Amino acid sequence: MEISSRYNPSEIEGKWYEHWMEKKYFHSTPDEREPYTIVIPPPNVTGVLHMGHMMNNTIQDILIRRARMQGKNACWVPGTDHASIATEAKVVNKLAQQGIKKTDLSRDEFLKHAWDWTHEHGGIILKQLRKLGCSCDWERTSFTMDEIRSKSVIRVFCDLYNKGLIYRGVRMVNWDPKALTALSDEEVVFKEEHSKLYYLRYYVYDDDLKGANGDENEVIHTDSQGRRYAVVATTRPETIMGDTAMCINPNDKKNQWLRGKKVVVPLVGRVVPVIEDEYVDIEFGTGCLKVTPAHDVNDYMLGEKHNLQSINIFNDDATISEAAGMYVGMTREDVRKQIIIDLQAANLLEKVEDYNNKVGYSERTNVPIEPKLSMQWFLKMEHLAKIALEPVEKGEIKFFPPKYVNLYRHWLENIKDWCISRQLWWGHQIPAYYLPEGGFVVAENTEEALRLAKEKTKNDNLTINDLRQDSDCLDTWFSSWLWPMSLFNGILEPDNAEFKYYYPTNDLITAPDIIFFWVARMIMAGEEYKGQMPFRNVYFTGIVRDKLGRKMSKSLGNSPDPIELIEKYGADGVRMGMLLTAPAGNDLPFDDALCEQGRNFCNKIWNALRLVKGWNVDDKQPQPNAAKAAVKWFDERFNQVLTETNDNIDKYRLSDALMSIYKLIWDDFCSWYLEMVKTPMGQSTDKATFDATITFFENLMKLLHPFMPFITEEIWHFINERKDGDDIIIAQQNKAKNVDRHILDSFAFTQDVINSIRKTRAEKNISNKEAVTLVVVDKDGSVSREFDDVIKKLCNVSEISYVNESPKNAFGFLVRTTEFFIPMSEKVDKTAERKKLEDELNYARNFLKGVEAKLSNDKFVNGAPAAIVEKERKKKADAEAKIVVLEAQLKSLE
RNA sequence: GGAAGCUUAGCUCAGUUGGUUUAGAGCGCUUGCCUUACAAGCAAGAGGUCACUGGUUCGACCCCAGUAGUUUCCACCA
Repeated sequence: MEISSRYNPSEIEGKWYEHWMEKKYFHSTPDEREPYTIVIPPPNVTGVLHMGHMMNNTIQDILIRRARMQGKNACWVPGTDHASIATEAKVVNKLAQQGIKKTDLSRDEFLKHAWDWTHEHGGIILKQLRKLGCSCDWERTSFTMDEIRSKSVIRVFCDLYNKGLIYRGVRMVNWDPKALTALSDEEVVFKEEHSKLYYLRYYVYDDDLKGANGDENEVIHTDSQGRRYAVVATTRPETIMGDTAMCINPNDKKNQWLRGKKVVVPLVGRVVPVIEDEYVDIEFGTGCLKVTPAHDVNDYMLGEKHNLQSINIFNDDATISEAAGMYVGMTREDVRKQIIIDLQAANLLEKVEDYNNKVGYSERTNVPIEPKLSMQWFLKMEHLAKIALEPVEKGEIKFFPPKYVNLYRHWLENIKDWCISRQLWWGHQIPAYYLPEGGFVVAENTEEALRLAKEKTKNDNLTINDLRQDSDCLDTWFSSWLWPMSLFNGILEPDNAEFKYYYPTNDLITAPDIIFFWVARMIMAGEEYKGQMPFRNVYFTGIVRDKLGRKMSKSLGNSPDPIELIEKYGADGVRMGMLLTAPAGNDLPFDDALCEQGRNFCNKIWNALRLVKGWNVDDKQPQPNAAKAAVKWFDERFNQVLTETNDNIDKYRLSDALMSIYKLIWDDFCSWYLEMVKTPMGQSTDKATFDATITFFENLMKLLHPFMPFITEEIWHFINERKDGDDIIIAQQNKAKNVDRHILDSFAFTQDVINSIRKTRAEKNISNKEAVTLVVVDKDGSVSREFDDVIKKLCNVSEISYVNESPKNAFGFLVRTTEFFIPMSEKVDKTAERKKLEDELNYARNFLKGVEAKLSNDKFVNGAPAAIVEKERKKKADAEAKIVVLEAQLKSLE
């Protein structure tokens, strides 16, 4: 059968994935083997695969497949996250397109739409992962809102409440006016903005003109009519309707005259007191601060301290409320524009300056956050932070790269209570039930709630209809933090066999931007509920960027579609491209060209297969010396790289591991080994060489399989007869043996010789078709002849002779201290030869000078370790020997 | 405003307790090859003041201090 010279992944990948599924190779159940467990970072249920996922899941699959091939019971649990804000926003959008407003729907009606949406779009992302080759145990696919996970969340909420760690209270929170919900601090991203600083006039009320006592430090503004006013600098003039004080620093000399006065809020006309607090920065603006307790975190604190009134001028959607008394119904953006015009008209705007400041935006909806006072549920973090810090500090959990330990510690040591309630419907509804006469109970279900309610109210006539469940739901991360436990039902049934077997999991692969959202909180939950860390190692991937270093984003349109990439380059090619881009834990500059390299590699392997499959095997034919030597060498070389690769993967240096294998296959196997053993067209191959080659090929494919699963499985089956169930995915990796350095070194010498011959051919324009002879100067017979046949074969050398004297009229080269010559029929250009030798000689002499300087230094000889000194002596001897040879050669050219 | 990391070839990065490194890889580049597995290929080659300055040491890409550039994280300065 003719095999195409191009590897065609699309014909092959689907076939093998189905085969693996049929054989249930991905499925795991507890047994006597050592478990190896990974839980997937659950992607948004309605999301689609992006490059970050590709990166992340490729790494997980490599680790899982490798563990499987090491005889471990590998279990990779997939699933999705309900992503409350993101999904609810999508559903609201979709309904809006159909002309349906969320507010017109009941909670149940809305949830039905949300579930429909989830069923329609949910799981697309998991299907895409199959295209990438991910060997997840799909039978275990879970969802953060399925029954077990939901019940786990509710149980944990009740438990933490009963422990006194969850409380309810009115606090200043981050309000998302688009999603209409509170957010945690972590969900707010600050962006630098070019904005303006507006200087507003606050006239002194009922001015008695006292205080202008002539202190030259004081700065007193007066208008054309002699009325005195203070100037306040603000970036948010639209909030003046909420002003309930003006604040100065008591130590501020320039504003002393304002002490004890009252001022009039511009346009609004409200008379507010001037309060004093050292919080105010004397140097900023004019040293006068407008205080809006309802709309600024710091002002809120001032308000608490000085007992100020708090006026909420915004509706939940950040339009102006009735309470503001003016501009009612306008958006905050429009009000800002309008109020500037009005202030100017009223001559209340002193000046405007350009100003850069940072504004908090909602991570999800990307609208500016409005600080808002509201009733929310909070989780106390002090205790949880403490128990989460320990295992990382002690190294029970290791971070790769370790620099993230600092970041982690800093966050935990400065942690604030976690706002866990969200004013959303899509999520886990908070299991708090309000009583008719006030107060509430917290319970896992309505029956229990009713029981507690009766107990609390001492009213036996209460019914379930008298109780009203809190309408808020929980932050998405309040379910994700249980993920490694809840996946094995470890919250509801902590003693179950699966949980005991699979937990703690081994490796967590995730992006560093969710170290606080997710990683830290999983550790808290694991320690709190199992008394044990959820995973042993955390591998932080970098953020995938484009080749210009920009973050990949929808708006830039610089993110390639992963599925298109797979179609173009094959899943294996893309996986390799991903890994080539992922050197450390830093940013990952992605480039299509890397996938191309992956594809080319597949093609290279494919063509090696074509070569071997094309061989005619003759049982009776003896093994040629060149092939025998090649087999001996490659066996060692494989062993060496196997050891290297294992070491690299153990250190999570996956790119390095893949690169070693890449070079082993391309350079060592294809360019050297196969070239050494392949027979000329029409000749057959001996059995011993053929068998060895097949075994090498199999071993290489096994080593590569975790990285490139599809092509390796295909070749595994192409290269040998396979019984049912003899699949590479479950084949066991070779065990590393001790490396025989001698043969590797000896072959390295041979490679130098071969390279030198090729170089000479290239330089002297000697065609490969033209056979040459090789003369080796070997006075004491110490030069190894082990690979002579290899040299003859690879360089078209017809004969190698060993002599005592350098031949005349020949091109010479030196490998270590051995002289080689290629005799020529025509005249050799002596000047050019001499020049080459002189360059080499200069280099060797300089080198020797350096070594001698070292060795003549007593402090070095006495101070350095004996082994190091010995090495230097050896270098010296080698250099001297080389110089002798070079000088002799130069002489012979005279 | 604080903290951490990074700076090595045209690009992306290795360099693992300071001495086999007058520094390595992949890609790219240059030159020669349609050599019967592969032009998505073969062979050869060029390319670096290891950011800068100083210090420690017999010896520094590696340790220390400072400078510059850069990235990230944290932080309530209106």
